[in-house]
Amino acid sequence: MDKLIPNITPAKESANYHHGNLREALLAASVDIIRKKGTQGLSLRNLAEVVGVSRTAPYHHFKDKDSLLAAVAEQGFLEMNAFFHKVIENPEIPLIQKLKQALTDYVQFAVAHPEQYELMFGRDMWQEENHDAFQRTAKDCFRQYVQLFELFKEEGLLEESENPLRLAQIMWATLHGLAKLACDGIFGKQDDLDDIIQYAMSRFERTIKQPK
Amino acid sequence: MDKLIPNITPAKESANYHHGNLREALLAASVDIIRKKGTQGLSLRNLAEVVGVSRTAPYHHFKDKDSLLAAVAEQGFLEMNAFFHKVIENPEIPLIQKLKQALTDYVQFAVAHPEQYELMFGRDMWQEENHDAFQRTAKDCFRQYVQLFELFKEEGLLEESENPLRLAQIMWATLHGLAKLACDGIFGKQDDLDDIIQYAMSRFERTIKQPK
DNA sequence: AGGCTATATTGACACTGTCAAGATAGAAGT
DNA sequence: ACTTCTATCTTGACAGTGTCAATATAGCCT
Repeated sequence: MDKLIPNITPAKESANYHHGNLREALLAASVDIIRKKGTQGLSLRNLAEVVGVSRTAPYHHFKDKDSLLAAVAEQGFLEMNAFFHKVIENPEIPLIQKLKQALTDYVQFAVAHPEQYELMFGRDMWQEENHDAFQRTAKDCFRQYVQLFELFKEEGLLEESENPLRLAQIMWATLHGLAKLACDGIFGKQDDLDDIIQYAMSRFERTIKQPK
Repeated sequence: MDKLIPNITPAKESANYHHGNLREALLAASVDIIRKKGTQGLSLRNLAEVVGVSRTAPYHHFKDKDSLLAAVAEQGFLEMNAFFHKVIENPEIPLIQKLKQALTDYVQFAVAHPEQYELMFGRDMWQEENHDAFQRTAKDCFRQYVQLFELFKEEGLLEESENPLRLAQIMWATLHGLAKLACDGIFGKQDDLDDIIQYAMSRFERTIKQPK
């Protein structure tokens, strides 16, 4: 079901002093734990125990806990990148449909993995200079998203005055706000959420010319 | 400058076995620390030391750390409530101006106190059943905000099909998204932020009838 | 004065992240 | 093949955390 959780067992069966692919095992287990018990619920010691390795072993693969969290967050953006790519490249469906699909997928991911989503957009990840690889793949993801709006522009579906980057940013902010409010449990009912997304989408459609 | 930080010193000078107003002192100091060093940077033990009291004294006023955090979050909503109220009650300015002011104040608060803002909308506060008082004042705040949009409806500035609650929710999500992205440092430049807010506001204005 | 109760204290425990020093094993160089 | 090197993993240790239990204090009610 989940390619994100590969073989946690060591590559070589017997000799397990050197684990073989500890880094990946740690990462996979971390994603798993965080999705289940939250960032707060992940402790390096417990993680080490789960993977079957000593307390300080992880430090040979991640500078500190923060670096591990950054790696987990990066995994999230890789997954996002994947489904954005899939939607954009699909030649079957019209542009407006692509956008709808992307937005839906986005919120769905956030609601499905609220803790990981929080990590991906948390201040800790973005203010430190350290998490370089993370920020790069995150920005890749955003670039793909912006591309959707540029396609609208290219196809002449936007008013002249409309700036595709700004439009993308606003839409993203709305999306992000909805996602956060939803998965933090601030919107009481799930029904409401769907309705609100519908509403947001129809508001967007008012700003584009009819494709026909 | 800040009514949120009243007299931290005990009410009675000499006898400091019973502090006198420890609860308020703890709360004020907590707000202070969190705004400076973040939620992560607040430890009950350090807090106790700062206030000049033993490690476990806070437990007589707050069930656990989470309850203390909820109280800090509640303080934030009280502050928000105050400036929403001030804007709404002001008879001098037209409705559209009120909304603009409210939105600006909102984002300004978030950017000025990102850590506290995060707390106010964090999952921990909203999913537990415990933080009852907090959720009440938070909802009061939201009700005031929604009221603004109902005023638009009453004054006939909205299209018939427009639902003021839904509109308020969407606008709030956008606002929340912007605020979070901004204070988590995901929007690179501050200039961009102002520009984006401007853009969002003009998009809203397109959806209301001309007042004149 | 006596006792009740809210408030504050010290002691203790299990848990955390992380550093330093040592052990191991597989690869590289001779 | 034997040495050496280096990446990897280990145990030991430390300071810091939230929180419980048992105890002390002091002000209020009777």
